Amino acid sequence: MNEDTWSPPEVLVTVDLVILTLRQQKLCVLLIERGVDPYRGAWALPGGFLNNVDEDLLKAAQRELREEADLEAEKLHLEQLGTYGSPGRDPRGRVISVAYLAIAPNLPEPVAGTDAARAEWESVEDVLSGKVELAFDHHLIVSDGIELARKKLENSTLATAFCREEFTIAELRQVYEAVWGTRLDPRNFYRKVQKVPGFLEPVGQERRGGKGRPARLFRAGPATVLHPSLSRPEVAKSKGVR
Amino acid sequence: MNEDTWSPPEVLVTVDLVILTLRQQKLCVLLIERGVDPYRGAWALPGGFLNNVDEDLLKAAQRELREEADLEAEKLHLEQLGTYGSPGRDPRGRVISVAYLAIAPNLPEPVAGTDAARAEWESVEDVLSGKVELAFDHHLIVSDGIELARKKLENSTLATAFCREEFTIAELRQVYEAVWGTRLDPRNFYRKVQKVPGFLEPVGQERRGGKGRPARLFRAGPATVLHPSLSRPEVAKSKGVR
DNA sequence: CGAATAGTGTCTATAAGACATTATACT
DNA sequence: AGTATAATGTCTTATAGACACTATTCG
Repeated sequence: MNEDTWSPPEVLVTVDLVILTLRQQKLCVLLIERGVDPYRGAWALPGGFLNNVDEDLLKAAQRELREEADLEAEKLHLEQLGTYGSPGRDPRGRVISVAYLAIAPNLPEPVAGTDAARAEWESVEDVLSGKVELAFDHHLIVSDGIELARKKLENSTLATAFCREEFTIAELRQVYEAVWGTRLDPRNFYRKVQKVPGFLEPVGQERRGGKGRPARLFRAGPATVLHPSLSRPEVAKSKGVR
Repeated sequence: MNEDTWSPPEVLVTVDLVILTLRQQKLCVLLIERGVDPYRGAWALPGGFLNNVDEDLLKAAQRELREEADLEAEKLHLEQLGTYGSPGRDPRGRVISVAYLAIAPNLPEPVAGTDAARAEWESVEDVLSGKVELAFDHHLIVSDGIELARKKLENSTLATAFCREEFTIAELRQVYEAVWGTRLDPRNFYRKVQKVPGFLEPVGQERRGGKGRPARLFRAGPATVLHPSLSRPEVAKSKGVR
């Protein structure tokens, strides 16, 4: 490789977000309808180019989160998911996408972003099954993001990021059930999460107004890794995420 | 954002490799001595810029593996580790590095690469402790790579990638001990790995010439995930990797 | 009261870890 | 024989999962 005559190729960099939340106990991902070419009118992940040459990747992800989903990045779990750089993935040229995974508590309504034509929470089931088609290689990115979320639920406290500040153990269990697509025994789950040090902190109050006995409220504890970890039940027995 | 007046910044992309192997039962990482500025003369990870605008990221990683380490990419475990893009990480300008983790069986000698001044297997211990300093943010990349390798040893068959095609269970155990920096009970380990479906396939032969009873030979089975997974002993009791 | 949900207790199967014991090579 | 390493067996304890049972609310 001759350094005098050769110079490295310049590429464009986008940051794309897989933003997951729970709505009516179903796992959903935020999609926007593209307002510009390419793929105008198609559904895609929120995201966009780096703003300028000095913008940090994570900062760019936080900015997109704010601009396209109206979410405050500081409160959210946000972590890098992977980088997608096949030569043909974007018709505009060589565009490499750094994907981030974000987890949000149940949000009221489809947030209208500033850039996108429309924004909508789409059921993950419909995206994975291909019922909803996505632009670029975003289907792959969503799949990878969900797989990462499932893994992280096993051995990190990520699940609490789906909950509001105070939550009941039943709500936490519904997070696991929705993301994993399984049913969990409420009683065993109850004891299991309680005995993980630093996972949950009792808040000393109860949530009334439901149908049965009031449930104790908890908030997220200081731990970030789960020890012991929660084991996901055997998959593919009866139901997957569908 | 006005599409007429604004255009996204162009950046340079490098692919860097964290190549791990075992030498004398110690976990080692391949480093090269940089022959050009910046950081001329410093130790760094093998890697380099994309060759041209149409080169796939994984292909670029495989090419670097061949050029700088003289390793055949096809036989090796190679997976994306993360992308590092802080604005100040490279004095040449905005350079984003996509890092890959590669695992190689015990290799005879420091492989002299074609591009680098020198190439050397360096003990991971010395790199993590800071005894050996690395260019750019490569210390961070190595740390992340080792952490990923440790995690993957728990629930994937990655450990066999450190071994030659045929290996004994004692050799496999030494992989775990070196990467995790722990001691494992040989007898319990023996039974545990045997009962994981698809992990090991008996080859029907034995390796003689050692000191004690000949050990049966195995090769890697078809499984990629470990079920049940191997649990890493409590860390920080007596020894870490140091 | 009855229905519904929260929380506790208990039993069983399985897995993890400590460690004794047997097997088979080499010198 | 003596030593070293491989492979197997056994026991104890911890954990996972099934599920009976009690507790507390609402209508």
